[in-house]
Amino acid sequence: MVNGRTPSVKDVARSAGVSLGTVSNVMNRPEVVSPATRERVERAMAELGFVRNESARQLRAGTSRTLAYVMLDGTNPFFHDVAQGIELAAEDADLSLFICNSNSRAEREEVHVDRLMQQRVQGILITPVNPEAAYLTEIARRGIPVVIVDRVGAGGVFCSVAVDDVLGGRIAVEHLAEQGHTRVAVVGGPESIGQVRERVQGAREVWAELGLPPDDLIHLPTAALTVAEGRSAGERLAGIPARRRPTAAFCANDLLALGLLQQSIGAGLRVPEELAIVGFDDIEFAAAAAVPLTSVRQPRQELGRAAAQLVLDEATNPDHEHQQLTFVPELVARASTVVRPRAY
Amino acid sequence: MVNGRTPSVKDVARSAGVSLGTVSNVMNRPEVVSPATRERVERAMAELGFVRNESARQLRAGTSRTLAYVMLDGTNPFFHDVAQGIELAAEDADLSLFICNSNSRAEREEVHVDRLMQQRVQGILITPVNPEAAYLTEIARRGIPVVIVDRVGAGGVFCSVAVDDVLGGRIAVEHLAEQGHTRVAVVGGPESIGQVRERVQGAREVWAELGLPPDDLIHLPTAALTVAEGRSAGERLAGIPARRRPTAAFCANDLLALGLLQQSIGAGLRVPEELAIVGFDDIEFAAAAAVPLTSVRQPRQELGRAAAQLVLDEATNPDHEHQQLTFVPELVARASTVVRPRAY
DNA sequence: AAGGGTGTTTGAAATGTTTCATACGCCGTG
DNA sequence: CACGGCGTATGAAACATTTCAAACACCCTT
Repeated sequence: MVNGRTPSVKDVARSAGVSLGTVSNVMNRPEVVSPATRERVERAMAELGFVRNESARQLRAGTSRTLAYVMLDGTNPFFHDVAQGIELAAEDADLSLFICNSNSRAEREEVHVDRLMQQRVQGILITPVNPEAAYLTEIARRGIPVVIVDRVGAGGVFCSVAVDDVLGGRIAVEHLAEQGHTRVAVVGGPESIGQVRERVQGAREVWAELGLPPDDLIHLPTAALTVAEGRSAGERLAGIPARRRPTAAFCANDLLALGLLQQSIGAGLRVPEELAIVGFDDIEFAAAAAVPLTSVRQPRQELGRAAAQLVLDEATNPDHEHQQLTFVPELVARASTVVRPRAY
Repeated sequence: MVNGRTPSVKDVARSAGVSLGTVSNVMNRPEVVSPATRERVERAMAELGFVRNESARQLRAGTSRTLAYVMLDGTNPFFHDVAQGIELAAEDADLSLFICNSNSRAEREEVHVDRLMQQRVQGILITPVNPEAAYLTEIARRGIPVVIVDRVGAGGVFCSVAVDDVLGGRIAVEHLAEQGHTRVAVVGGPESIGQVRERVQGAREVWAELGLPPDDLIHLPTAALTVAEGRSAGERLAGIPARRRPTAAFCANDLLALGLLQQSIGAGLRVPEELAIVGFDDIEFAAAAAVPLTSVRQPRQELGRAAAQLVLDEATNPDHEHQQLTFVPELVARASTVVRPRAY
């Protein structure tokens, strides 16, 4: 420590009796400096407690060492799993990951993105409130690598990584139909969330294809994708007269499904005998529920990892081409829909 | 955009026909510049798509606009709730929050902290693998504000914010004893985790004070604080001969408790009649379980918020004094221990 | 008309790195 | 002994901001 101020390369240089440039070389190209001086410089660094100033490095070098992920909803473990996948890829590339959370608020999201731009992050991964937002395409057009996660980006100005949500909705409802259900609730909302729209759409499509009457696929809208809303949907479900009441429910995500499950069991319903439940995402807590939850699995970590690789490619590869990666969701059948499930 | 390069203040100045300093003033002290020129400069900025370079700002101003939180275990929602609390406080102070995750690995933690030092973050909030780690006190001694979250820091070189874990263990087991249980399992491990040690210690203390035989408080060690380990503990519990088997379990955190709950219900046990369960942390999923979980609540967001305030005080207030804040945990009784719970 | 404010703008220095052309020292070769 | 060549070390420029003393312009007093 030099009189309170944190020491700079200059201090190190003086203390080691070499020039600025040499200190820099020790850090960035150790092979060009002789072992003896390197030794000396390293000792000086340790003695002074030198810590390289990343701002100065970045300013001069023009390149930052961070990636950023702006997630949509911090209360949903799904996004943390995605983040974990990104983190792993970032670690491999020796980059730091900056994680932000918009909490589904568009203005908060924009504040975060704005700051990330100021930091000159290498690339931005984002699960946006609205993937069509003009400011996003604007940023991408300026050459900042942007990858949309869990939605497909508009207009081909950025890469995106997502799961086929329509297909997800299809296999969920197909599974329920296979189990013999002919009155099914679809729980999810608000419609403003693209994922919800598509999952519901998939459900409707396959329902029609199976030749089942549209009125027997009952949409229970929710105000958000939360456990509490799942419970509330459960109450509404219980209010439906028995002969019209669905025998199964497809929830737009696992949080809803867990809420519905809790409410139903609390009300004395047997799951799956009296009410079968399918969730979406396959978060860890889905498998951990008292009645393990059947769910449409998204490859959460893989999603993140792939997104990170795309953003890195865009940042480093001069002839990068934008691509929209689509993963195929997979039904994981557990006790909430089948009495003796195949998978656990 | 100026020939590919992202525009700088210099470009804005030229385009608006003013000097560098004026552009800077528009950004940092708009009140000193006349409305007319401000207008002109702002228009130029918008036209060129100017984005302030945070590295340069920070380098010159010497002060960064970010806080960082290094969390211990990204798979545990508890830490995300803490992070959320920090984020709120950071937002109020107009700072960004950098979130890292050590995943309980000491070397990963150190890599993260090292980078944060290089970034010259205003302060570091951390739930460390080992709060006694020498490198942490080293950093604190250099004057970087460090706050230990969810543990009490060693040696008074930093602030810390935590819940009284011993007390938490006490009220959990006291509650079970009140319900008439005289054989209780304590589920948790590894011992290397300080929180676990103290919670178990609290359980033992109160057990002894109640005059119950030590052998009837049965410690089931686990390798980690996860749902899977909770399940495995459940299997071991089931293996205990009926006349020796505990009628209640206190788990060192909610993930364990959820795993135990799942395993027990799956094995046909009635909860709480045949096995009562208490968790710790009171994460959202505890209340959302099929049998809502009794848990020792930590004020998660409050913990984060308080920690952020301490770090900010240390960063800005010249006569800051280190303090160890201790919050009092609170038992939230739900259906997993009482047939008709008071709280939901 | 000179002087003194006041309000606005300017220009240069400073921040801590990296980079790169240049200089240096030394050895072996011709 | 001079010279090219090689391995190291150097010093200055550059990066994009902020800051601050100084300059400037203008108006109001006296």
